[in-house]
Amino acid sequence: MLAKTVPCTHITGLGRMTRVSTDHSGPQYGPQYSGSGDPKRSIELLWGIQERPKRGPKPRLTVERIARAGIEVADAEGLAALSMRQVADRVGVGTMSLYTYVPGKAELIDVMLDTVYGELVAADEVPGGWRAKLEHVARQNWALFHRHPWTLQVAASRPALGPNATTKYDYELRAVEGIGLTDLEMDAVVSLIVGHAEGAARRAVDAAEAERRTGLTDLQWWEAYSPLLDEVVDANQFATAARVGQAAGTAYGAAHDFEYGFEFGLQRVLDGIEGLVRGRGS
Amino acid sequence: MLAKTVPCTHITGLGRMTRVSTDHSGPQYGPQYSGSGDPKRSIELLWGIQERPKRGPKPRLTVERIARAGIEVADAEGLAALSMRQVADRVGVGTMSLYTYVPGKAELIDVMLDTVYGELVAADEVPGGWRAKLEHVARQNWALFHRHPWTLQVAASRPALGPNATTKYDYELRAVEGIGLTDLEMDAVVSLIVGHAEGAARRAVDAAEAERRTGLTDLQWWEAYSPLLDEVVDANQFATAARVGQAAGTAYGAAHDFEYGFEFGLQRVLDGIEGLVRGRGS
DNA sequence: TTCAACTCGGTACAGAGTACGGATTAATGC
DNA sequence: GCATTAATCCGTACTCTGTACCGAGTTGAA
Repeated sequence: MLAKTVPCTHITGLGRMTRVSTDHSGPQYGPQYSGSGDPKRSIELLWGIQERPKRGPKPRLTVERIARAGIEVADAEGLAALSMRQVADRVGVGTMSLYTYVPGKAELIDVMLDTVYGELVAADEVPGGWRAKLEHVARQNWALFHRHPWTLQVAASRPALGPNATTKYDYELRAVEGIGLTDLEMDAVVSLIVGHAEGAARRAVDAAEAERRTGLTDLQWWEAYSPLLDEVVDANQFATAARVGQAAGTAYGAAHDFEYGFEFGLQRVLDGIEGLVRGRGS
Repeated sequence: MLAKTVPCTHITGLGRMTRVSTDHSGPQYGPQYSGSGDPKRSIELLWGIQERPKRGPKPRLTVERIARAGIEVADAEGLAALSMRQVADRVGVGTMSLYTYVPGKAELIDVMLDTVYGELVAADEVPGGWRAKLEHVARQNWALFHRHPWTLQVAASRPALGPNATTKYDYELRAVEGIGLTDLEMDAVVSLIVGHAEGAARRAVDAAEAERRTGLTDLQWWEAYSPLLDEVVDANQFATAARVGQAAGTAYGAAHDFEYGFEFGLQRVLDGIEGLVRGRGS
């Protein structure tokens, strides 16, 4: 019953999937939300239930293939460029044909998300104690966010709990199993670690995206921007910001070194957790 | 020269602001980016340079008024609902008139951002040491993100460094001034604290937004969702996730208690920083 | 053979950002 | 006083979005 790999391998034939509750009827601008549609449909999609229907022509596509096309588009051009038309073009089909397989764009993104979670192979036992395991979790997430930056733009509350998302959560929790924390603390610790990776990756990815968009590196941008700022601002007013900003700029050769920020923060967070664990352990 | 309060009080008359480099010519779907346009124009906008032109009819609006209208819309209905048409309606003017004051939507959002930063009054000296000050910084940001959830959706790399953003950064850095950290570490520490507040707030705000959108609380949603999941998933496969998820659910009466997560993480992060500071101080 | 179920996809619609250009208004130069 | 010039204001139009709707083609079962 449980597909540990990529879901939706053989989900087709859901018929014309009409929405049950269209509470936001217009087109969906702005950020993409997760888990908007009918829960039952979403679960069937993610977990690959729903057998092939008997009648009708054989489907040319699968949900998985559509999701992979979507991931390719989003990886290459960002979530903003992910349109149903673009995905349809890529799989060589009319735009509206996608709606045979997927109720809408939101659900497609849900499937895309769970699919990329499938990349975290959960190299099951990382040697070492909880600290090494949590470090591994953090770096895994950091890397995933870099491989698929668009995941940062998907609001992940009420996540579509597909097989891979569930596997991921379970795996992350097991890093802090049996070290004296309560269940609530375990959840909070994992949340803290993943949250740090997410935040740090968000900064890095935003910067890379800005560079792609403008053709200027952070440093180049700053060199163009800061003299203009100097004409306007009295640096003495912001002595600390000016000093620290300059120090960071010259040290990194850019406005920020995001990897340093990630690693620095990670060690501080782990240190903080260590204090808690020691208190429980003894 | 330096406006410490809300900028743009008297910026008008920038003429028809034609874009210099329209490298993304179409309409701007998806997430909103900060700092996209001409740096010079942006700085003038944010810092309130540019005197009233002599010729021509008296302007009926100010950039500040437009920005405040935009903030009202975004606060009430989210960044997705923030359209130029809506803002224009609210200030009682034709849509295209806004483009007399602001080069485009991206720059409007920049001004909106710096305006809300102006709410952080920087109650200058918080009693206590660096830890109390950093706690204050974290809670200030946490509260700001809750008052203006849309700020979380604005990619903030290459921030439009307006007067209030600069004041905020400077203030936050001064919390860890003179305690033995290098400039780089100061920046990293502030970044870590603000990043944690941002990440925690993001989860809370996403959940609130999901509730508004669907009319279901997290708990109600979970009660509808989880039995469907049970039909499909073998709980033994995900023993840890199932146990912890259930514990968190029953303890909070919801899938997560975000305030707890924020405070828990904040203390861990501060503990981690404390270790670093102690190492330097002695 | 008939028919119901299914896939495929063309057309249409509302709503987004904003380029363009015309109408109106006000201050300056003669 | 009058023409000139620089602003403000804004209606129209264009492209791109997600997707509702419906007709056409395809297949397995009765």
